[in-house]
Amino acid sequence: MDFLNELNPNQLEAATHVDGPMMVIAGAGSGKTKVLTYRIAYLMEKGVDPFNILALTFTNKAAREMKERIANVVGESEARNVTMGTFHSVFAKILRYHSDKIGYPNNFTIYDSQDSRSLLKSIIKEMGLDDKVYKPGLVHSRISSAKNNLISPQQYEANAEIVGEDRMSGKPKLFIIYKQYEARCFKAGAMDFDDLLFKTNVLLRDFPDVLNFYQHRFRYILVDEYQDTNYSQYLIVKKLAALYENICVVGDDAQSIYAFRGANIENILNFRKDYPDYKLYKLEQNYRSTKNIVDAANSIIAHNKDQIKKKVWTQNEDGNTIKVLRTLTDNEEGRVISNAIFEAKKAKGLDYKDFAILYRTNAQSRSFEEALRKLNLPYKIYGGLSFYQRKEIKDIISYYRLAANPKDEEALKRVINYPRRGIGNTSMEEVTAAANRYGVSIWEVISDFETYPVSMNTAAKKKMQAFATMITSFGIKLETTPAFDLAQEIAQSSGILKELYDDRSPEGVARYENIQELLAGIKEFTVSQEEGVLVSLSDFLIDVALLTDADNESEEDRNKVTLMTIHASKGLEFPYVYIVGLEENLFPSQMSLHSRTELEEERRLFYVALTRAETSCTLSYSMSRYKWGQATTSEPSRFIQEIDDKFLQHESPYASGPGKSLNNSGLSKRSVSSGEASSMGRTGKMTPLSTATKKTNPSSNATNAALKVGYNVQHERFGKGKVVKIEGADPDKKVTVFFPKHGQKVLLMRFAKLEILD
DNA sequence: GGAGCTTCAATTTTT
DNA sequence: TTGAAGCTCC
Repeated sequence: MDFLNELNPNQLEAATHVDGPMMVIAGAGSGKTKVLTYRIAYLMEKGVDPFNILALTFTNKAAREMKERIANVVGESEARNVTMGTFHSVFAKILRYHSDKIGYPNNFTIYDSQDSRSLLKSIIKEMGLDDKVYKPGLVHSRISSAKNNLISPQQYEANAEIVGEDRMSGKPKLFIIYKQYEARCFKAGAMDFDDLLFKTNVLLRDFPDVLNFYQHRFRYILVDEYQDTNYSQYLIVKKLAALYENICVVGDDAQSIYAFRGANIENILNFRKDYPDYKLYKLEQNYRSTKNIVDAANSIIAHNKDQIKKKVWTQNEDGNTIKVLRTLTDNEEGRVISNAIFEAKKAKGLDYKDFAILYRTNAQSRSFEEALRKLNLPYKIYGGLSFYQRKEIKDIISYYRLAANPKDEEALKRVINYPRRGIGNTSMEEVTAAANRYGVSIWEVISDFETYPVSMNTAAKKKMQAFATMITSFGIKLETTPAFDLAQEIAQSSGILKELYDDRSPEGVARYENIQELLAGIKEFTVSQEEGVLVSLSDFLIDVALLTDADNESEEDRNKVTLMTIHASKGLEFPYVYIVGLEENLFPSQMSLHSRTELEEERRLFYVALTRAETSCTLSYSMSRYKWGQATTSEPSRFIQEIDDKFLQHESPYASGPGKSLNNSGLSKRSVSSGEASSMGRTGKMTPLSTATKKTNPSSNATNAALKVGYNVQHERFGKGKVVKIEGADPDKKVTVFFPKHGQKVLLMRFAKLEILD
């Protein structure tokens, strides 16, 4: 077992623990995945049947990578028998197998968030409620958190506290929506993401023989990223492990970033209560990052109250200090960071893939994309609209879903009139109402107007029947035709392929190509499965619902600059990391400022971001940023000043001369010193007012210092005006100007592009 | 029933 | 700024 030589003593101890409960608290970059994979390999070398091992990961990607690594140690054929995947994908498959027990068809559909929201929208509309009050997104997250805490619609309704909260927030009918939603999903033979866990709990609770079977089957259980599990997941694991208690959980409380989605750090803390004789292993040596980065990260996380104390350390070299860049606008931020990447790549001979730009929200990617494109730096954006969420892909997959499960209401609504078949809203409202009246799915109505009469003109009925006939014909072929052949046939005879082919616009061509790519993907999927077995389209559907973009990485994407949200970056590492948009109300997010726990989650998120970096980390913030099309001013994130200053080096790329750096005192007062205006004043290098102010640069306002009451000024938008008043200290210095055409305005000196006319 | 126009709202993170 | 939803006109 040579592979064990690669482990340090702590890692070795953890990896060779065989029986009994164990927990590994693993600091960032401490070789957690290595321990997990080697422990699995070790178990197998010790004679444990891979069929008896269940390893649950947070993403498909993590599962796939771990599987590869295990295969490298014990060989492909052994490795493939380990059950490894995300909670959602592993239990979706188990649920399919036992679906009849809980009243679902075995071809049940998995609704993604879009489907859930669309269904909720219909329900809210049908109930005659105001969707401004009952926002589908918010309603969904409320229902989702109920499900993650295993609260059924009945329990929800009976829970005075919960119903009280809804009443207080002006949504007293929420429990009815939940009930309806549940009923509609059931009628459609559909489960949403949360159901996959909820129903697994139901299955294991109500069918002791099933529970017993899986308890024996999964004699060894490993859970990665345990800090991100929710109550529902926790209970599944607990039940499955109850017999043998060979349970191994790995996590890091400092990297818990999914509490907003129901993840429960308590699961880590409660582990010792559930398994009093558990063994605890701590991995604290970081192998990933320089000393500076590790220590800076430590200094950040120290600000959190809720944490398990540990001391992450490293033997790596000190490395460079962390650069903090201040820019004037978000576009400049994009340019400066892209330039920095360009230069570093050239100077150090690095690959594109060595760089990552991490941000809080997907919307921030824009300015970086533009700048990278201008420099011809290839990049890849993760997240955002994934391939599988694109309209044309969802459309065609809706046909596949209908072939497998025609009761799938969301798929039906999506494509019954796409391509156009003359089935409009009026007819759809008619059949939806009828379906609700008869208590069946829309499909049952349109495929059997005899049993479910609807008052509708015959033409409309005919069109619907024709659609139903087509779907039925697809369904018949489902289990007899190979996935790829049927997929192609459906693409053709549904008319989608033609529809897209006829659209010769660039977007249309791209959509057509996306469909081709999907078909190629299905082909590939068919090939990757075992030989001699017919791979049906429904097999593909099981996988596709739970796939994300990250699972779809193509070869040519390998060597590109990475752009992603910090959430998406968890578990990854890059030599050069740029964490951007470090501004109050953005990171930490505005939504998180109301409570300590939420703010601490943001801080953990920042911790995760920092610890992605191996050799170099750069932070940046901008003084103004476009938010819904409007420039807004912003101030630097509190997180910057929370880092011990000895690890930082401040820079403002646009300023010239020695006085450029943003000094610490300025920062710790949490205000931006208006850099250039004062420094220029001090050095006496004041440029002529008129030329300085004509620059497009909004705060190259060397003029500000010279501005006095009574001066005539020119404003870009308001035209000529006279200064009435000047107030406040430099960063927030305000100037009141009377404009004959627009009246009196109070302007922030930093951003008002005032030109002095006197 | 459908296309095209105007208006209006919304921006956190994702299996 | 973008996208969806509603409205008008054909």
